[in-house]
Amino acid sequence: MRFKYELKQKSQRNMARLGSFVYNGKEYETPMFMPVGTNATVKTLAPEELKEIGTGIILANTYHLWLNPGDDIVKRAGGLHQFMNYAGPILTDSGGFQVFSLARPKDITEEGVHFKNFKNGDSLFLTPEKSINIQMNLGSDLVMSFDECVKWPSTREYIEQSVERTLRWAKRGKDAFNNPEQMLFGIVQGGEYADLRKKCALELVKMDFDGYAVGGTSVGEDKKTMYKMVEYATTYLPEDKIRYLMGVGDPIDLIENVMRGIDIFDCVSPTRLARHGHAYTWHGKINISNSKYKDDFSPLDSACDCYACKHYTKAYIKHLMSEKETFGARLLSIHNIYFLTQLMAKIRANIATDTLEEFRDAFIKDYYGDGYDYK
RNA sequence: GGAGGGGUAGCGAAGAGGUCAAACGCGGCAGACUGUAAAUCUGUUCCUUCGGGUUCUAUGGUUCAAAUCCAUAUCCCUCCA
Repeated sequence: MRFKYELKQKSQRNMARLGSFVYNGKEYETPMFMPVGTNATVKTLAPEELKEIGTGIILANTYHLWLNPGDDIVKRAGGLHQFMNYAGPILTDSGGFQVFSLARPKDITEEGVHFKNFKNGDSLFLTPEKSINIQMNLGSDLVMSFDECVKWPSTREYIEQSVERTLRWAKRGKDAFNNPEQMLFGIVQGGEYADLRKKCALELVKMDFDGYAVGGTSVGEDKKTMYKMVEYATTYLPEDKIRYLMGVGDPIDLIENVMRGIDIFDCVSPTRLARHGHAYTWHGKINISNSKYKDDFSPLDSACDCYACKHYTKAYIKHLMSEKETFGARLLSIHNIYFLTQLMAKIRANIATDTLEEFRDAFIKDYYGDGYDYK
């Protein structure tokens, strides 16, 4: 294993935790936000820019890299780190989310999942073993079990049998996994059902994974339901293992789920929103394309000291986005990832003083204004 | 000077008597986006006190009815001299 998670401090008031790990001689602290780089690149950003922003782990995707350029190519390149020139830790998703986003119910079988390559119509078949093998070829540091991210809403009956299958898939993946340099994660599913989440978590813990993820959230359910789903799972996870909430990145969701025991998060939001012209600010999200910014010569957020805010104005970035200049998306990506990274730093500081609940209340007041219902 | 073709909403471009306030694309304005088929998708885009009112280069005409037909003017393009 290239790193080991260490639990440093626990809140006395909720499930929040401070932790850390050392990778490649550098210490990283959790809770942490992980930017997504599906195709072995965090869209529009160079690794040096991520380093300057201060991110830690980044994500890449098994499904996408399997198809292009092919995990054999990445392996021949010397692995994902070499291939994309990224020295920090890399987590690969298993393709489980593509079961949710790309496959139809009838494509999902006990053996694996059938996909159609939308680019050329090729029939594809991904199994738990194949997903693990691809991830071993990619050489990521954190490997995810192949799971089914269940659609919302689904019947309890469907979720029940899907959880059983995801557990069998987790076991099959674990049996196929044999690289001691990498960490293998089990993924807790179970929809909105407390007993299913509990059972799934406990069964995975029996299999003894290196880390645990909570999946199947942020698929359309409301926030309160999502928070419950997470708590149903984290309650039964071992304290000495790192916990990952998959696909969650709304600022308020980061805070709420840290309070429910999550250590690492990933989300496409900061980069996708950036490409669509949106910027997080401490006073809420803004759409820089709005015409009211055409002569606004202030930074995206006056309280931000990211590269974009230190050197560029809203008017300039609005102009870049209006003209579809890629530099605009890059500046917004830098800003948005920096914002979430700073948010996580504030979260960690408030865990240290055990004041996360007060921080959440203050954050919500500034970000959403009055009238946001969250309790 | 001769022969043709053409001027349609911010732009490009359909429409060739009524179902036309006028397809479609771009641009504009706004919205959505949570393990990225996502630099994508959705709505909207003459004016309006939401009853209606003004449009298809201009003017005049034909017709119950004209962006569509006729006449004149005007501007643009192509070819021939």
